[in-house]
Amino acid sequence: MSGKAERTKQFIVEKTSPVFNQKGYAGTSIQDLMQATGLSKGSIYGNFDNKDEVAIAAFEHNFGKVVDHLKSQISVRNNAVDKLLVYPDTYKRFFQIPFLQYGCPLLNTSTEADDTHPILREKAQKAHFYWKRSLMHIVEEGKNDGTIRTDVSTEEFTNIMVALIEGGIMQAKLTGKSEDIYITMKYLEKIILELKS
Amino acid sequence: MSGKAERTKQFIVEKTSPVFNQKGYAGTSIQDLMQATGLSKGSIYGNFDNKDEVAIAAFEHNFGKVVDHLKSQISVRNNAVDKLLVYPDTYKRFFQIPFLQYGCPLLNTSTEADDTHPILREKAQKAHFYWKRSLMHIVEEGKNDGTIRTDVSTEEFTNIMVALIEGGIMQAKLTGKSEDIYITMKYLEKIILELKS
DNA sequence: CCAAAAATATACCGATTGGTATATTTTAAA
DNA sequence: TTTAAAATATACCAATCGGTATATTTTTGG
Repeated sequence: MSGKAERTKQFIVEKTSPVFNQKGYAGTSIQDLMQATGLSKGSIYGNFDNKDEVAIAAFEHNFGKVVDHLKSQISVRNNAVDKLLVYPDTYKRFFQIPFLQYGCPLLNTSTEADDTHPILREKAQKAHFYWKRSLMHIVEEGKNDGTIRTDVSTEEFTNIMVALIEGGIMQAKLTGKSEDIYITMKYLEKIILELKS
Repeated sequence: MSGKAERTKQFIVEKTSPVFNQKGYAGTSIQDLMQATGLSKGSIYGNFDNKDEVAIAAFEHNFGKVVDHLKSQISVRNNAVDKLLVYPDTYKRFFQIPFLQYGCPLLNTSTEADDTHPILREKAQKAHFYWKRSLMHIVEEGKNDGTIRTDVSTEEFTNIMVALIEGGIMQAKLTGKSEDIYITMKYLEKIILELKS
C-alpha cells in the first residue's frame, strides 16, 4: 500500500462519514458508500476489509471532528469556567454547525450500537469516556486554581453536563426547532456560571 | 377480519416490539419478525400491509407501555411536585424495568428516524409533544394550586427535564452502569424539589 | 355438521445485500 | 520509457431483503 492508497482511505472516510452518521450502520449499504465516494466496490474493499472497518473509521472521524472543533475553541480560553462555557456556546448554534447536521455521532452511534454492534459500541464507550475525562480535567483544573468551588462533585457535574447536551440535541433534532437546544444550553450556561467560587 | 385477526395483530406487536426497540427499524428484518412471533411471513403480511406498519405499531406499543407505567404511578400522587418526582423515582431504577431493557423507545426511534424515516419520525415527534405537554400540564397545575413557584418557565423546565432523562439514559445504556442514570436522576430530583413554593 | 370466509402457510419473485475473484488501469521506481 | 507492483474496476457469487400469489388450514355463522 503506497501513499496513494493512504489518501484514498482518507478520502473514503471523509466522504462516507456523513452517510454513516445520517443513516446509521445498518441503514448504510456498500452501494451508499460507492455513491458517496464515486468509487467502485473493488476500490473500497481494496482499502478496507469490510463494512465494519469503514463504519469504525467513519465514527472516529465524525467524533474527531467534533473534538477538534471544541478543542480549538477551548484552547483560546484561559480559565476553567470559560473553557466549560465553550460547550453551551457551541451547541446553542447546533443547527449551524455543518458536521453536526445529522446529529451527534456519539448519540447516534451509541443508541444504535449499544444492543447490536459490540465493536462499534466499544468505540462509542471509549469516546464517551474520553469526553467525560476531558471535562473532568477542566473542572479539576478550576478547583485547583481556585476558580471553581470545591463543594461540587466533578463526576456528578460532568455527568449532568453530558446529559443536558445529548438530551438537548435529541429534542432539537426531533422537533427541528433550535429553540429546544437553546433552552437547554442556556440552562447549562447558568449552572456552569454557578460553579464559580 | 374477525376477532381472531385482531388478537393476532396484537400478538405480533407484543412479540416484535422489543425487537424493533433493540435492533432499530433498518436492523430488523421480516425474518426477525417471523422468529419473534413463530408465525409465517404470510401471516404477518395478512395482518399488516408492510414492515413500516409493524414498526409504527411497535413504536406506539413501546411508548405506550412507558406512558402507562408512569401514568399509573402519577395517578396515586396528590400534588404536582410529587407527580414530577415519579420520573426520577422511575428512571433511577432504569435497568430493572423490563420494557426499558433496550433503551427508551423515544430516544431510540428519534435518533434513528430523524433523518431517514419521515413517518416514524412524525410518530416520535407526536410522542415527544405528548410527553412534554403532559409534563407542562403537571407544572401548570402546581403553579395554579400554589405548590409550585410561578417564577420558573414551564417550557424551560420541562425541556431540561426531558433532556436530563434522555441524556441520562443514553449514558447509562452506553456504559452499562446504573450509576450514570442515578446521578442524573438525583440531580433531577433536586431541581424538582426546588420548584416548591 | 357443513360451507363460506377468514386466517395462515408455502413457495416463489426480482432486487439488493455484503463480499470475492479476476481483469484492467494507474502509479512509481529503475 | 519500460516494467513490476499497487490500486481500482468489472463481473460475479450465494444469501437475504421486502413483498406477493396461491395453496392450505382454521375459524365462524347457519
